[in-house]
Amino acid sequence: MHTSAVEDYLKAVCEIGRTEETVTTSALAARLDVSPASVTGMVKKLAVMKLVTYERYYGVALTNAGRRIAIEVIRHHRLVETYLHEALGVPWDEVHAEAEKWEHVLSEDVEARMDEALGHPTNDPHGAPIPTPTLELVEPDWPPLARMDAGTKAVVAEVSDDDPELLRYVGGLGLYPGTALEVISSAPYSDGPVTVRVLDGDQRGAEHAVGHRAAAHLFVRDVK
Amino acid sequence: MHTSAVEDYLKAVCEIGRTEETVTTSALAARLDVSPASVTGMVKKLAVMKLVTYERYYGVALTNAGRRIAIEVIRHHRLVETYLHEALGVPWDEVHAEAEKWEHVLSEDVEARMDEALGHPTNDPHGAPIPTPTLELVEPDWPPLARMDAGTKAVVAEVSDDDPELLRYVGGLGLYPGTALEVISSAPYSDGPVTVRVLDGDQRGAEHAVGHRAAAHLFVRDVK
DNA sequence: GTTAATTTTTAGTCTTCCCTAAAACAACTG
DNA sequence: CAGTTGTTTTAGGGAAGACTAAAAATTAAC
Ligand SMILES: [Mn+2]
Ligand SMILES: [Mn+2]
Ligand SMILES: [Mn+2]
Ligand SMILES: [Mn+2]
Repeated sequence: MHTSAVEDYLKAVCEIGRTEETVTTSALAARLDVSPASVTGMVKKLAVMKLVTYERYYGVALTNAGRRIAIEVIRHHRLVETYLHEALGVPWDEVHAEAEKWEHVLSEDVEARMDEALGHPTNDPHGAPIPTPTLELVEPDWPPLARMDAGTKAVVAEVSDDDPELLRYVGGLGLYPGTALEVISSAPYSDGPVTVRVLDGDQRGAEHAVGHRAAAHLFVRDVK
Repeated sequence: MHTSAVEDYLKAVCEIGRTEETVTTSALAARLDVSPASVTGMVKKLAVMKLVTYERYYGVALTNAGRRIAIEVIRHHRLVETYLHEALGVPWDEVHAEAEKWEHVLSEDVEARMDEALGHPTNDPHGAPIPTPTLELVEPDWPPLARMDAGTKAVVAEVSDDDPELLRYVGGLGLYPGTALEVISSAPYSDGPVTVRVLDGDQRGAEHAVGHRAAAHLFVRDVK
């Protein structure tokens, strides 16, 4: 088996690779809250273990073996988040921190039982897709709310899950995955707020000014 | 916070202290599957942290601070075992290994939610008492079945939880905590089997010869 | 009451994962 | 294309937790 440090590194490579072309040492250091020198050291070990390919100054990429482990950990993480939320009522801003620990200790047997108990969910409480048991994962790249024009109707697809305060804020506005909304006004190239009307859920009809930072971490899919 | 190594040591001191007068280095080494030299090193660190008192060649004892941590970990362990068994249907011979890992990562919030979801259970699937939220724990020392005389009627109180094979064997005989039985024949000072009639549960009426090792790890309370 | 066997401790290492400070390198900038 | 800036690597260490081998203390055996 692998240490949880190894699992966290591989997961981070996978997650950064979702948006960035190349995964750099400093991007990993920032995400894992670790010094760049530590990343260099660990990445060299991962390369020896054939879990990543790595060329100095050119970044890191997962091998097939490394990707399998990364997706396994992501499956654990998102399944645990979903289980904590659905079965135990843990609020959506707290599940991430707990899952960050559980993902490393969950057995395959209990993973399967959670999946079964939940009826094989496809998305976690923040809208992110849960990898299949055979470790397939497609992560669509929804545009952030911040980039939508006034007049657009859209549905919340996914919210970044690692900032509890942001999640409480967004939740307070009634903007959960699946919630429909209409963009009232938007200031695309500034850092101003995006005003939306909520069309769904407990805040149905309400109009909210969504701060820029939140709008950048809230992803939507268009509705024709 | 403490490392899981620290938590495991404190738990082991507490558990050995349940039956033994003094907790020796070698007893800890055997239970934790670690060399005696490693135990000496760790125990010195625990003494510096004021979690145990320790005198060379005379063994280890928990301080109040150390006992609190130990019982907290035991509460986590037994609550997780119960939750896995009741809520997810994990068989009673598998819950221990999983709980051994989960006990170190469970937050107080999720602990409370599991407790609530289960209706504040008092005993884990093996019959061991679950410490209260305020960390009170009384562990009665039931006599083992191996020491019961022929003719005695008794109820299964607790079964050792760390040997899956033994649990499968005992479970196959229908002997779960709460099951009533009658001792048909017993060979107290030999290592022969104890023959019992099951008075309860799915094996009601059956007669079984319980092997000596199992009878030594199966604890009962008398019934008048 | 010595000697022998057992238990415990000391001494010296190893591995894993992280750190800081300084040197090396790559990429802009004018 | 020389200088500035930012990134990455090297060099040197540290904390945890474990190990082996050998010394010391305790206990058991003649
Ligand atoms: Mn993690
Ligand atoms: Mn999530
Ligand atoms: Mn443990
Ligand atoms: Mn148990």
